[in-house]
Amino acid sequence: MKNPRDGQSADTRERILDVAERLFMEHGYEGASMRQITGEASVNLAAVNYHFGSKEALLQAVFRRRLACLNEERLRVLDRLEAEAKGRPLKPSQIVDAFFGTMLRMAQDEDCGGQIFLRLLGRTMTEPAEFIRTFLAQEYRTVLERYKAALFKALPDVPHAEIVWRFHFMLGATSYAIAGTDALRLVTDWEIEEEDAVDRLDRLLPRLMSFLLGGLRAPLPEFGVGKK
Amino acid sequence: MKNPRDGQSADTRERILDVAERLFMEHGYEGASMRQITGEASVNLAAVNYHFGSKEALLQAVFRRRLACLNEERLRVLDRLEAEAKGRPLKPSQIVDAFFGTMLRMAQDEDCGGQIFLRLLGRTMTEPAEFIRTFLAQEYRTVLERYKAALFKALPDVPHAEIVWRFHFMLGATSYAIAGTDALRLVTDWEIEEEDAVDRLDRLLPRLMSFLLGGLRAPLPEFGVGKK
DNA sequence: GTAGCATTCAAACGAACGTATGAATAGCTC
DNA sequence: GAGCTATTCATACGTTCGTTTGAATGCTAC
Repeated sequence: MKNPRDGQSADTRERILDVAERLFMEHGYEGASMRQITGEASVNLAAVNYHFGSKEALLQAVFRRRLACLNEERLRVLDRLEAEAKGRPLKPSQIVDAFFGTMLRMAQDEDCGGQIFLRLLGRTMTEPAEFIRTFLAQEYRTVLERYKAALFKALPDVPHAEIVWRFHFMLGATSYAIAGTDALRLVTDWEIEEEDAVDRLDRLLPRLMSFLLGGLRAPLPEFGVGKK
Repeated sequence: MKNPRDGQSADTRERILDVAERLFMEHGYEGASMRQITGEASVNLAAVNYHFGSKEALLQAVFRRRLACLNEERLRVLDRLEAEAKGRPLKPSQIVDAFFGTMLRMAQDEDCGGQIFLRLLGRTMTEPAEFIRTFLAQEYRTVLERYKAALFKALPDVPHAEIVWRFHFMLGATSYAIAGTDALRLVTDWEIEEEDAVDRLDRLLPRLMSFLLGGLRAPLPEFGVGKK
């Protein structure tokens, strides 16, 4: 086995990635220590540096493992939709579902990450560490360009700046929704407890889609003309 | 001067709070070190523990200083609106503006925090540290109860669970919008550069309000009946 | 069986962390 | 100006951090 990514080490690598994914989600990048990660993964402390090189590289590996899968699927779905449309603009609902729906449906597929990664993703987009944001921006670049273009085409009467802002709002609403079933406790305390966890995720998608589409298609804002 | 909060120490306290506010925003709670904070504030390392007791207490002091101001204003505005309505339900747009608009307008008032605190607030709601979320939930409890109740009354046909979810979505969209003029770079790269920073904040409120209201008033989701 | 390689392991490194201590300094009252 | 208190300061403490090292281990191939 010449390739270090094969063989018996695969167990170790995967176990580290799984635990790191969960602990980064629970405690953040700085809050999750190497000793905690290697401890819960039952591997030696030095294993991370051996297999990945550094803590930064570990985080990137955690993300790449899932994001590759997710963003390729997003591009495939958009390709297919645009092929079917034969040059005509897509419906906004199709685009929003292709982007956000694909992500939430991915959470049901344990091979592709599951809920843990989804919550990690939601949390991480606001992580303060510089290298994380740069890394994510880079990983997302292609997908975002394509989806932005699709939205521009689907909403020809809406200024591009407005679409970008609303895309941003949609990202925020979604990140929050998935990052914090915890943070939701801040706003609910009990209100939703009756639904079990499975139902909650099943129903999150339609709920979110309604909200996002309502926001995306809302009347354009009127900037106060008297100002400045 | 018997009270440690008066006298010449006020300078030190305030300087620490100002710097801590900014550094917590830039690097997060764990990422901002005491030495960095005291260094940039030009005070002794021990000053924080003398004036506040601990790093946790410092963070709470940073938030309390601004949140008190913000949430009291939110309650005042809601009180006034409800008094004027004389028992009739408020309009959703009034409630959303009273909650989110008050916050964004506060950012223009430098006495009450300014943009730095606003961005800190946006970032912090997803901070992983347990004590932070507990603290914030506690600080927000009263205000959220009041606003939820107002929304329930304003939208009598919408199930409470849906309103709570949409409140959550609105919080997420707003946090993102203000947390990251940085994170926006992830989605824009250049698209919005033509607007200077002042205009951007002026125009954020109408943009956000349109989006939030569109989402809040969107048609209710239909949960797939075939599912489970 | 031994050479070569990938992997694991225990142990240690230096740096940075939050916190604590006790002496020095400044401002006020009497 | 003596005495008191509030504040500042330099310094050190004990931990924990991410990373490194060099020896041990297991596997494969010849």
